[in-house]
Amino acid sequence: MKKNKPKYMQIIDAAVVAIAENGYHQAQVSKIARQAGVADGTIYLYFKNKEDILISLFQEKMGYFVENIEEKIAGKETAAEKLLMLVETHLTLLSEDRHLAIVTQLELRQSNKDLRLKINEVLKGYLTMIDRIILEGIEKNEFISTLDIRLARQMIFGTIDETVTSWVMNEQKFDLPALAKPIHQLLINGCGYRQPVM
Amino acid sequence: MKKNKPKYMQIIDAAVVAIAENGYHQAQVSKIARQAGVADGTIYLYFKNKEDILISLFQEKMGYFVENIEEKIAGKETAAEKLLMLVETHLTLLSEDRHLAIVTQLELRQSNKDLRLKINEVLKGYLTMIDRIILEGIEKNEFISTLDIRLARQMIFGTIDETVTSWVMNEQKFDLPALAKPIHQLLINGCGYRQPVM
Amino acid sequence: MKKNKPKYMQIIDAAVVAIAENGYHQAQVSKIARQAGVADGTIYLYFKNKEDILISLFQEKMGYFVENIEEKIAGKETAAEKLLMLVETHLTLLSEDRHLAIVTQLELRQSNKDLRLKINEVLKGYLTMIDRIILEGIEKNEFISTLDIRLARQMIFGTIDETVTSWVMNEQKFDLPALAKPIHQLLINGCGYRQPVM
Amino acid sequence: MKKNKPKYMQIIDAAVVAIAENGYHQAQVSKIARQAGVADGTIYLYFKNKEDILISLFQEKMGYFVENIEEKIAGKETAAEKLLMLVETHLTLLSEDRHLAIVTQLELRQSNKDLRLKINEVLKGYLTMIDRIILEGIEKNEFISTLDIRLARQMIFGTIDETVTSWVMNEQKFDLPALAKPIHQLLINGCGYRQPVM
DNA sequence: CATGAATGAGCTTTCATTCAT
DNA sequence: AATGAATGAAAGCTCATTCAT
Repeated sequence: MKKNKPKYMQIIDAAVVAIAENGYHQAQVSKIARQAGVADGTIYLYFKNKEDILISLFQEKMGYFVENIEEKIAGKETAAEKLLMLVETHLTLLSEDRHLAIVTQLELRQSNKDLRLKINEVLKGYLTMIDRIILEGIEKNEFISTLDIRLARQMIFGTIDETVTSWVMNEQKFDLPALAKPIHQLLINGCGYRQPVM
Repeated sequence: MKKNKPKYMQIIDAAVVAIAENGYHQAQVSKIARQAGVADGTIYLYFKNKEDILISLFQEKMGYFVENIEEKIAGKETAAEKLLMLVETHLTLLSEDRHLAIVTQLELRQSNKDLRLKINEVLKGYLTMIDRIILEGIEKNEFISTLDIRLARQMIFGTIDETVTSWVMNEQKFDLPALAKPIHQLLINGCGYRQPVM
Repeated sequence: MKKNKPKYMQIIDAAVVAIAENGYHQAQVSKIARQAGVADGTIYLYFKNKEDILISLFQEKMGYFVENIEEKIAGKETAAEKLLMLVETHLTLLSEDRHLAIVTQLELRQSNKDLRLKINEVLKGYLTMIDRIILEGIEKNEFISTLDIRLARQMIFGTIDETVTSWVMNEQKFDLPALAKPIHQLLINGCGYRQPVM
Repeated sequence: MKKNKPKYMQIIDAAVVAIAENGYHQAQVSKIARQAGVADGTIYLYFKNKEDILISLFQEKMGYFVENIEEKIAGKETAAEKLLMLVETHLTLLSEDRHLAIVTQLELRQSNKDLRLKINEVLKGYLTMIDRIILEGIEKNEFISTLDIRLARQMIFGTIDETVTSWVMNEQKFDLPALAKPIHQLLINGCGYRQPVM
């Protein structure tokens, strides 16, 4: 599709708002179009069908997410620092975009199995980034050498995800980024953190 | 509703099978009725509406879950042992009922926000049980005294949940209960586990 | 489908009227339902989809057609007499049901190729009946022995069909059954008719 | 419209190909435009609307048809010879242009009643030509004096048309022009042909 | 208690046509 | 003359729920 045309992002952003405000099943194409300020038919000049809007939405936002985190952890020395940066950025980005948080944590999970499998495909880029940090931590002797990477990754992602979902469900009543440090502490403890040997 | 009549559980069990085999959105009331061996209209003698079947389903299964775990941890001395029991039982019960695992990990999450809020209400009993173990761990000096109970609970539940989901999505190809011990290790590490002072 | 239930024929008859009065593309399912005095959804208890209504319509009407003609020609001695009976009955039945004539001659031909192929399948029963008459005519020495059955059948069906279509298109202004005899004369001449040897 | 501009015929020819290859309902204006190598909007500089393309298509092709036949029968002496020429030319022209045959015999008949009435208007020129031949045959004593011209015309056109349709539907598997002579024989028999008196 | 035939609201997508450039 | 991006109306089908028997 024509991803460089301005209307492409305009429609995706409209979809985020429409879904967040109306719920997944109540965000009809006509509502997304109205929110984007275009005609219903225009949607189909940029997206194959409704599902394509949602996959593209997730791809664009997740891509932005991964890029952003990659940049931020590039300058960090240790795996523990990188993990902190990742947790912080994850929580900050979502706390700054309520609509997006609602969509990713609640609404998009109502999609059918097919769509969820495609979303998981996109998620893999993010999970791979976590895996690299864990591996580095093991190699640099920060984490316990017997650490199961897959399990550690599930703990890290599961904990962050559960926390954000809980924040969204509680109507964003608490300060999400403030949880980055204590969560990070839990996670590196879980990974058997020890001060790197100087 | 008439929960002690045999058809009540008959319909709930039929719903689990119908949803697991057809997917949430393809499990029409008529399919559940056929699976249960009753007429469509009969469903409405036992449940207010379709959503009520799903909430009741979750309540019944989660109640059995909590009861089962409560029993098993009753005899355990330490919080760490109790946590191991909880992880083990959680993984074992779901690995023994494929249909139920598919329904709770994948299909029921496609429900709308309203239904999920109600399901979360039911889930609270389980989360409270986790909270009690964490608190006991802090009091008995097994876990670090500064541990944030809510975060620790989210780590514990998030990690287990993420692992089970991953097992279901991978078509149950690996031995789920075998992961209880390593997951437990991660979690008590995360909680800053130390040997209880004798 | 449940062909013996009264609503089955009720819907088919409503479809004939709705299509004749509104045209093929303007005969929406909702219009057919309204004409039949049932809800839109009820249609789908008796027919798989809209196309299925049209095929069934054609099957029922054509079945009635063939039966009716078969009965009438059963008592006739010669092929020429049988052919006259066929032409007469064909013209009479359609002239007695204006709606049906409009549907078969004009509206149903607007259907897509798929549907038309299925309709042709149904039509075969009728064409076979013509073939049997021609064959009998040849065997009884009424028709010329070199007669090409396929061509003769196309002449017979083509001529009748063209005449009925012309009658429908001229808004049924002339007396259709009155044309049976002269058409019959044309057709048996075309077949090289000669008085059967006594 | 601007019929002498080259793009006029270019679009008509594109429509024949697009309809033959995609079917009437799948031959969208944008497909015709692409086939013609022009922009969608350009179509509307030469035709009022989509229906206008189809009527013009039929007019142009039918005009060529009639001209061609008129020329060929000009030199013939008897009505029987003229009729043979007409049948032969009709079958030959269509057998030489598969796309056009598909369009006129199958696809254009899917159009709505309005369009078909307009097409019939155009067809009248051809039918009049047939009428003239029949009349001549009666006057020259070749055909039976009691012959009903309208019926004879319907027999002639209906038989040819039915044959061509059958050829198209059978994917042009047999030699269509070869049928001219036997069809002609059927038709003049039908008209009560007798050798003209010398 | 149980049935199951009937209901009818609701939504994605297509495509002929327009019009600013 | 030519373009092609944008428009927006229109319809078949599903399925949770009801209610007469």
